[in-house]
Amino acid sequence: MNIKEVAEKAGVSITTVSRVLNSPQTVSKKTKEKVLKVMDDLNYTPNWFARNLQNKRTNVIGVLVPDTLEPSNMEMTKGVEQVARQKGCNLILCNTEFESRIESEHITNLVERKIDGLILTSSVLDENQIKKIKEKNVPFVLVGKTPFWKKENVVYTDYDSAAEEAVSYLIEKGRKQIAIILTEHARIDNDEKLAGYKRALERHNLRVDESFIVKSDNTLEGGYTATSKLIETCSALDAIFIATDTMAFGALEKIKQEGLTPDQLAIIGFDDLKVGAVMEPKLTTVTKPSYRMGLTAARLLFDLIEYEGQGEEPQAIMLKSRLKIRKSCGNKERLKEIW
Amino acid sequence: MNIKEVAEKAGVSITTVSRVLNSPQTVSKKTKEKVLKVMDDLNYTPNWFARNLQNKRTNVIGVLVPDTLEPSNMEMTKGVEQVARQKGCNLILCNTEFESRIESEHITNLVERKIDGLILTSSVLDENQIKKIKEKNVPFVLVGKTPFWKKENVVYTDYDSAAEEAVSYLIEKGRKQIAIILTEHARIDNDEKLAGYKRALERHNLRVDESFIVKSDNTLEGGYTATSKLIETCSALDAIFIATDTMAFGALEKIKQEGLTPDQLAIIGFDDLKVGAVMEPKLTTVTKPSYRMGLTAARLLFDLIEYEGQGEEPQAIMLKSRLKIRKSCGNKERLKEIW
DNA sequence: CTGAAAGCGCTAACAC
DNA sequence: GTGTTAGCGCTTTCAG
Repeated sequence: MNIKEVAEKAGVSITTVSRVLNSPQTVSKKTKEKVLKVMDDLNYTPNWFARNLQNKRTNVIGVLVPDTLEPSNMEMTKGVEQVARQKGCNLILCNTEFESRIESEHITNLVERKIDGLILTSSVLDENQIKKIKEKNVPFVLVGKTPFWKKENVVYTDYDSAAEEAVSYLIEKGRKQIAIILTEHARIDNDEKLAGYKRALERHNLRVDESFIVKSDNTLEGGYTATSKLIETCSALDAIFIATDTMAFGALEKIKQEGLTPDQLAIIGFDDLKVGAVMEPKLTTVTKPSYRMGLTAARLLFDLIEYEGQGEEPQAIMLKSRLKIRKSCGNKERLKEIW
Repeated sequence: MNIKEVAEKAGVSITTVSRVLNSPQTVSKKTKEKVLKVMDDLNYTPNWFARNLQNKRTNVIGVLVPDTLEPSNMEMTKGVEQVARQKGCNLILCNTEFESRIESEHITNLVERKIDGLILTSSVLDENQIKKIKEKNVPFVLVGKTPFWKKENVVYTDYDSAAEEAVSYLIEKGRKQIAIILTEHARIDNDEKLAGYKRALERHNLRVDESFIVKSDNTLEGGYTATSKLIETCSALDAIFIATDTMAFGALEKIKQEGLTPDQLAIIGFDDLKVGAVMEPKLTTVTKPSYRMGLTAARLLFDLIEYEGQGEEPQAIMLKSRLKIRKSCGNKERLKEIW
């Protein structure tokens, strides 16, 4: 059933039907009602493809994340969705698995579908691939830095200074032998967390010991085994800064099994997953503004979409992360916050 | 830039260009190469709308879930994605927030976009709304029962017998005063979990006490406060069966604060979130096959899409949930499984 | 306020 | 192997 059928049954031209759909004010009340009734009777839905053939916005935006099972990704996505809903847009969500080939395939695909814009989270594209998107004139916003973030619109958080703050806190509480567990992905956040860690040590005149820097799988098991390894190799170890809460939870498990207390081995995680508040001991962690990053990125994207071709300078928006102190780092004070 | 331009630059007809795109075998190697080169030079992307105007499949399927932040929803979605990727399909993901109005809006929207099929998770549509989708001839599969599940294609799990198993286990271990905490949504899984709970009690000749049945927000805090309330009102309480792990984690927190042990108050959750394995005590829970439900639902959906109009009988596929015993229910045996 | 007709970019008969 | 041409369902001038 198409516009023609509706027009015939209603005894008007297809133009009129089209107008009822697109600019109802220009149609007389009577004809409008007649047409609407026929549409309803026939359960008519305009064909989206025919409509969009004349080069309009599709009201779909693509959101790429490494892994939809990571809560912080989905919080970010919810922020995007929040804005998108207001704008009447749908999201196509794709997992990139941190692989630039998969990411690239998804983008090609989405560009073909003429999405209005693109949110690229933890992108691993190279400069060439970025250039290709640009040639297609598809507005995009990066969430999280990439090697080329300075030239693009990007929303990110200060992993380095947050890490520095966390590690400095440990040092100031008297910890001397502080290890760091990173994830295995070669991504900027790893580099930045490591840089912050090193900076904190150096600022306090502590030596950076390469054997204190380990990488592991971003899972409970990964955190568990990395912690086991560290405990085995470094007898004097008294704190670990861990790049993700998930791994930190695994670390807490190991520590519990070893009978160690936060006084002996302090743990700080990163991400502020809700469940950290019910761990034993409650996990000290770094709160990352995932949801707000999503909101912000989406707003920026819609600005780009709506004022297309204005050729503004790319913006880099930084939202701060901050340390959330609970018991796992050896803190003794009674904290009001339960969750 | 369109097919015509490519054709001109390559010195062939648009048909030939089209064929290079759609049935490359039928074009001579030489022309094909020539055309491909021009496409590449011009950075040409075929117009998806023009292509789909001819009523073909769009290779997009819609996935509706109540909340993308719930891990089990995303596991399910990953199962769907797994199958979809093999089929070259993208997912449009929408949050319904358990609201039938929102769900309905999304569906209308997706149907307009001519998605190939629909996965409806924990749907709250009424019979009328279901009928409307059917009129549009969009194949769909339900994940989780709805009031009308018997007439539709559905993939679900046996909440009732799983709940019965869990509660029976508690009874057989000597618990007498067993409460249940449900979520606040009026959904079939709540009803089924409650039914299983009651059945277990009745089978063991225990009385069902209405004050032992409470509903709460599906959050850590929700579990925490519901547990507080139960502890206050029922002095003899010795076990709680909780409808979601998230609430169960909140319950564990409360119990820890009260200084209660699993011997005194046993807890069993539902969902088998990974972090349950690092709680103190480790959470006994019910494993729900979310990922497999997604896989199965997607396969069923693609069967419907590919053999459209065969008018087969709707299928109802049940995937079993099962109890996973850890320490929080007072179990004393040493279990091999760490995670 | 309404209608006729020319496309939008592509596919698929049908010819050659 | 390749080209011609008639649509797909809709929007949008341009006339009336």
